[in-house]
Amino acid sequence: MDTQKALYVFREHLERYIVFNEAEWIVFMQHLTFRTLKKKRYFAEPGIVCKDIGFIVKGAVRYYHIKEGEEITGYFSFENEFVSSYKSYLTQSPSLTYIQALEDTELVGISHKDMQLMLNNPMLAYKMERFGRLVAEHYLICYEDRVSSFITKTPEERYLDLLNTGRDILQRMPQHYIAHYLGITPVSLSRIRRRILV
Amino acid sequence: MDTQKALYVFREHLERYIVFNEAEWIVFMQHLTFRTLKKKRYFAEPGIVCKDIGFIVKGAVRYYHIKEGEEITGYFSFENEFVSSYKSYLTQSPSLTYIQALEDTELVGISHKDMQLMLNNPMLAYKMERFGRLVAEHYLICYEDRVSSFITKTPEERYLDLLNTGRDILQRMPQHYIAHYLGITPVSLSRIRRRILV
DNA sequence: TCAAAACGTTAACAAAAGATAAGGAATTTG
DNA sequence: CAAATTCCTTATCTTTTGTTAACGTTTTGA
Repeated sequence: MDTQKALYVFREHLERYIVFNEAEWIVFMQHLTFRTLKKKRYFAEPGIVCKDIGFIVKGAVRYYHIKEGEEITGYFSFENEFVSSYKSYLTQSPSLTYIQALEDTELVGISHKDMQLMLNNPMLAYKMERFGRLVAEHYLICYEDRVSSFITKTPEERYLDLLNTGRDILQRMPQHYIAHYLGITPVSLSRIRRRILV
Repeated sequence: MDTQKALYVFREHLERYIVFNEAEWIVFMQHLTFRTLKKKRYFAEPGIVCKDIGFIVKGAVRYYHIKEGEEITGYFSFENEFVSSYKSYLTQSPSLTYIQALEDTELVGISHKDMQLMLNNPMLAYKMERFGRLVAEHYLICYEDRVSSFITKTPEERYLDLLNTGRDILQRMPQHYIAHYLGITPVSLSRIRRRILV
């Protein structure tokens, strides 16, 4: 996908949050970067400040930690979603997680520095605050649902939920990633699947 | 605590996010309500749209679901924190959880309607967008940490974390609430505590 | 103030999950 | 294309958690 097309797709999806007029869009665009993250390359790494928030035009990433030598995959992002190590990006402190491309992934990025410039640019400030608010609220809601599922549901129930709503994750992610995403081991998920079949 | 004092405390803490000049503050104040929620009364209930976001001046609340006849406490808010059934408030859809006062609790509230009025009032719009963004980002980070603890930590590790950082929760909440907050049963938490002592 | 309810611990047993290892199928990669 | 790696399942055994119930203590509230 070329840069023009990517920017067009981005603008299209952005309109869920804010609509720029042409003059604003031209300035906004100057603060964007377009890049391809090759498969297995990192968008974020522990100990390193995550400088960008990205919008995935094509591809997918996974978020993972390493615990006792093992990779624990906690989250995924796909096309038309944002990706960032949010805490690291928002506070400009070292990331705690890896974010890795699972396929060649094309991203429109906004660096923290450019975001600050736009938040301080009178022409864009209001819409950027609004944009930031709506995106943060969107993810706040996602996380609220997810925390609530850990509190009130068993792993088996979380898997059943995923069967209803997790099309992308189920179809595109290997099962051992999904297991960790649900908070259990791959062996345990395999057993849950067998239990459900009966 | 009287209304004046409560508003003063609120303004003080708000300055973490935004600073109003006097003219703005006077208008902003007109969109606030001050009320006391008696112990055991509800700030939010399942099936009912949560109309307010509250700032707790004094007191504490717990968030809980009912599952198979049992109350599962998932979260708490204390003095100088916000309280809301966020998804319900942000989307004006029915709440999924109860939010109940654990003590007589004094709140400064902003109704969804008043928030919209302020977001559409040119005098306040920019600062309100910014306020909304910063609050949402704050809670986004809290939730990110919490999800990550469910993915990468055992219940015992989550309890040990709480011993380090959860002063308010540990000192003011009964242990069976804490257990559910950690995603386990009260019996299990009691065992973990014994394990740790040895 | 006094009975009822709530709370935390413990015990016993059942159910689920974790750890480890083995084996076969599928996929990757040099 | 062949070797290596990844992936999922299954089995075994251990550990942890869930469930239920009992008991004594503390707190609540009529």
